[in-house]
This record gives sequence, C-alpha cells and structure tokens, in this order.
Amino acid sequence: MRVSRQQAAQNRERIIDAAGALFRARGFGGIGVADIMRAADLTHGGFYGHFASKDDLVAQASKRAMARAAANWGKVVAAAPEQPYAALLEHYLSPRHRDDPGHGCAFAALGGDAARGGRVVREAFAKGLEPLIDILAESLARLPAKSATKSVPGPSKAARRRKALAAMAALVGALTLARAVEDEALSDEILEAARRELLAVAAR
Amino acid sequence: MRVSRQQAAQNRERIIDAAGALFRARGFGGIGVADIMRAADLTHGGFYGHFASKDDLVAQASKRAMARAAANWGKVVAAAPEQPYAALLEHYLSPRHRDDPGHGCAFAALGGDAARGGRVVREAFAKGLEPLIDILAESLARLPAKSATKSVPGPSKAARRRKALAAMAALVGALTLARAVEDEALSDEILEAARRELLAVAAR
DNA sequence: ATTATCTATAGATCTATAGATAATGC
DNA sequence: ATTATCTATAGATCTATAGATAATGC
Repeated sequence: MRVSRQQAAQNRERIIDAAGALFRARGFGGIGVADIMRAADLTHGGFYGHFASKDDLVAQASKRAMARAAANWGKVVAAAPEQPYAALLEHYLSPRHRDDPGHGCAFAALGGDAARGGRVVREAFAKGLEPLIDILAESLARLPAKSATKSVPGPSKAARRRKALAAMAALVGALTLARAVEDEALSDEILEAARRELLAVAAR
Repeated sequence: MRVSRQQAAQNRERIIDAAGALFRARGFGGIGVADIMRAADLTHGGFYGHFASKDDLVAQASKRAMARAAANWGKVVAAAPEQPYAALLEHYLSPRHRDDPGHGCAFAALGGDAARGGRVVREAFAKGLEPLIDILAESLARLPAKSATKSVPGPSKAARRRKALAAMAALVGALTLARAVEDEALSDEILEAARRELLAVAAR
C-alpha cells in the first residue's frame, strides 16, 4: 500500500486541492478530514502523516486558493489590456462565479469563517489579500481617461491603494450577499448593481 | 420546574436572543443547541418544545438580528438628519462594530454561512436585506448637493436603489475583510478606505 | 530499515427524542 | 389535566492517535 516519495508528495497536493474546493463549498467546519481524504482517494488515517492538524490544512488550502486567485486575476487583466478593471469586475461578479463557490474567491466563500478562525488562518488571509489589492490598484491606474481634453494627473499611489481596498470590499460583499439570498432576481440585481456602480466610480 | 405561559414565552425570546449573539460570534455550526440553552439559563432538552429544529432557530435568530439592524439604522439616520449617509458609514465601519460581531450585522457575520444554509435561512436573509437597502437608498437621496449653483435632478429611484445595493455590498465586504485579516493596521486601513471612498462617491 | 498508507478505535461533541417531574390554569 | 422544563440517552459524526502493513530506497 505504500507509495513512492514522489507519489506521496503528489498525494499531499491532491489533499490540499480537494480541501480547497470542499472548504469553499461547505465551510471550514462543514467538511471533515475523512471526507477530504476520501475526495483525494486516500483513507482517513493517512491524513496526519501529511498535516499537523485540520487547522494546518485549513491554512494551507486557504493560501493556495488565494494564490490561485491572484494568478487568475493576472490572466484576466492580461487578456484585456485596454480595460483591465472592467474585465476584473465582469469576471468576479458573474453568475458563474456566484454559482460555483468551491472554485471561486476564498474571501467571499470563507471570509466569515476566517474571522472566527485561529491566528495562522487569519495571517494567511492577510497575506493572501495583498496581491489581489495590487492587481486591482494596477488595473485602476490603467483606466481610460474620461475626457482627453482635461489632462488631470491620475490618482496618487496611496489613492489607488485606497480605491483598490474599497473595490475589493465591494466585490467580496456583493458576492457574499448574492449567494446568501434565496431570491434569484435580487441576487442578479446585487451583482449587476455592484458591477455598474464600481465601473461608474472608476470612470469618474 | 414548570413555569407560567408568560414566562415560557419570555424564555423563548431569551433563547432567540442568546442564539442571535452566539451564532454571529461563532457561526451557525460553531455553537450547539446545548450551549445556546445554557446561555439562556435553560437545559438542553427543553429546546425542542420551543423550536422544531436547530435550523428553525437559525432562521428565527437571523430574522431578529436583521430586524434589529434595521431599527438601529433607523435611529442612526434619525440622529443625523443633515448627513444620514455619512452617519451610517461611520456607524457600520467602526472598529467597535468590527470587534463585536456577536452584536453586529448578520450579513457580515453570517453571510457566508447563510450561503451554505437551507432555503428557509436564505429566504430570511433575502427578506432581511430589503429594509436596510431602503434606509440606505433614502439616506442617499438626502445627500447635500455638491454645488448649490448646479441644480441637477437627483438620481432616479432605480438609481438610488442600485447605489444602495452597491453600498451595502461594500459595507458587508469591508467588515468581512477587516475581520478576516490578522494584521490590525491592514484591518483599520480597510475600514478607513471603504468609509472614505463610499463618502467620496456619494458626494459625486 | 524506513515510511506512506491503512484499519481500528478512543474520546469528545452534537442533534434529537423519550420519559419523568412539577407547577400552572381550566 | 395540561404543559414547560428537566434528566438521561440513542445514534451519528468528528478529530486525532495507535499499531499493522507493505512497498520504496539506501
């Protein structure tokens, strides 16, 4: 039953990936170690050879989900060099993202859980937020000027970071609300309102 | 050990209030029926005389927390008739609110949990959102005009609702993020950024 | 020989129920 | 007599660990 060192390392990766999806879909407390191991095609008992505790896995899986998000955002921005900010909004606030929390943003799916979590988990969330803020700030700097006649200087670096933090909050909140309400028309309305207002603000 | 009909009704209220605080502080799954009953100074077994199930209590407690929020927002707005929107932002995005989730906004504390919850819970969240949106929309309509010279018409009713939904998303997201990150400076920065940007947008 | 995984289980906790108890309210 | 609450417990589930097993890698 024993596997090679390389295979064991791959198994560990599979556990983290399975956990990332299951935690986002069901919450940190909503899924057990046994179920995660089963999803990774391993048995329950093998878990503690890979991780010190469930909380350890929670932090690892959260970190990876956030790093994946940053990579994803990078691709979205690169694919729309003319209007990276609008592309990010479209990407994040889509019904598709709303309807698949297991493969979506960890802040929207697990922000509330993280708030009640331990120090290690909350540290991971603090670290994982920064790259996303950077991408948002960068995309805000590349907004098309509203009128070519006025050549006002763009917002300062501090202002861009501030706007990026506020935008991130709006994204996370909109997705959270859109998922929390049973009413689908209301859910769509929330996504649409956030998309439109964020874009209007950025166009200034 | 039996109590009067009136006392029993009061006991029921105490259970709902205790649950409201404990759920917001620890999540729907993070606290058990026995603990809630203990917090209400009752024994575990008595619970099922008052509620059909834990999920029933989850919905009741969520409803009450949201109704309380609406009443609270109403007071905040009434106390600052000159700038109700700014007062709401100040109130919601305060470190005090961030540091006491047990007595704060149910959407920020339990939005993620609700998204994974049953139909009854999600219906309660959809219903509970509307009064808050109404108060936000109303307070947005009473914004001081930026310049008295231009007498532009205010935003339409539909536009106010859209702006209210986007603002609500930003509030919930900012509080969620501020609570999820371990870094206190970053947490303060998030609250401050959301406060400032939301106000700037509203002043247009 | 080492070690990645498996089987089995201890110990804790959680929802829900059954039956007993005792005070209220017709 | 009714019923609000209590005690006690069934049955399920969850984290973590102990010890066995079997294939890898020195």
